[in-house]
Amino acid sequence: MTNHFISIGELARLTGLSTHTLRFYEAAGVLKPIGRAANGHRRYQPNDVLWLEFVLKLKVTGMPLAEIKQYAQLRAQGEITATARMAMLQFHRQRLAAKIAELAECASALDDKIGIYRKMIAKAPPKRNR
Amino acid sequence: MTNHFISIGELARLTGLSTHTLRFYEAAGVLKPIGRAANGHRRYQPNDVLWLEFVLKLKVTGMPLAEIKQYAQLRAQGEITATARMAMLQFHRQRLAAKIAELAECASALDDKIGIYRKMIAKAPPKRNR
DNA sequence: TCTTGACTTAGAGTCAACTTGAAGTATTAG
DNA sequence: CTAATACTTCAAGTTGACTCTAAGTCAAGA
Repeated sequence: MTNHFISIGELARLTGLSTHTLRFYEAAGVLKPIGRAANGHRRYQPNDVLWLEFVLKLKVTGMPLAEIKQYAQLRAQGEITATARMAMLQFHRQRLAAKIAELAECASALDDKIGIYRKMIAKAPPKRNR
Repeated sequence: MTNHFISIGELARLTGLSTHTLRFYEAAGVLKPIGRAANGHRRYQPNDVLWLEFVLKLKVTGMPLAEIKQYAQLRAQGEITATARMAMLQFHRQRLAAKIAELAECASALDDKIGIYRKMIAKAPPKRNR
């Protein structure tokens, strides 16, 4: 029988987060209170893992924890908040699109600069006989 | 005669940075020591402005100040360091490409999620008679 | 029995990159 | 003369997101 519940240590290994951070997220309201085993240890369910993975996606795309927490709270209130949650995601999606566009612009500026260096170095080789 | 030199206040307005930050960058070695007017006030030359603009591009793409400073120091040493500088830019460019790719992946995950909400809301409209 | 992994509360420390404030001086435009 | 703008040094405060330490308890497995 595979167990569908994992410990905090296992989840830490799985996600690369520390157990500290996992408890910190729970205390911060990003993760809802996690179910416990008889001994009081946290038992994360598949659902919790999926949610955390989504949270990490929000994080790497630059959503601040406070906002993630707000989204989490809406989620905890059930389907009624679907519209509000979608609005939050759409807002974030736009912000993200803007950021990606900005990065792409900078990337091409970088490419230009690198091209200039390439030419400069081709003309005046840094180390060569004659 | 248009003046090619601008004051710290003007540059602050131009870039959206504070004068504090501009002096901070200079002290941190990101900007080389800026030329002074007779009264000791900083006079930024067009070149300084261009360099600052490039620095800001490095910044928004996530290069840490310490690394920017290092690049600035190479630059100050002249053409000899062209290869080293190009290497730094190429390294950063790769890092940036990875980041952009990661963001794009997350963006499509977000789109999926938004799509799910859209269907959910279409099925069970949030506010509607009957 | 001892190690491992977990639990709790409470608080301090870290890091980057500013940001603010104080305190005093100097120059220039109106 | 006064207001605006700038200069200096030095130090303390802020923000976000952890990260770590302490101090003590508990329970299951080899």
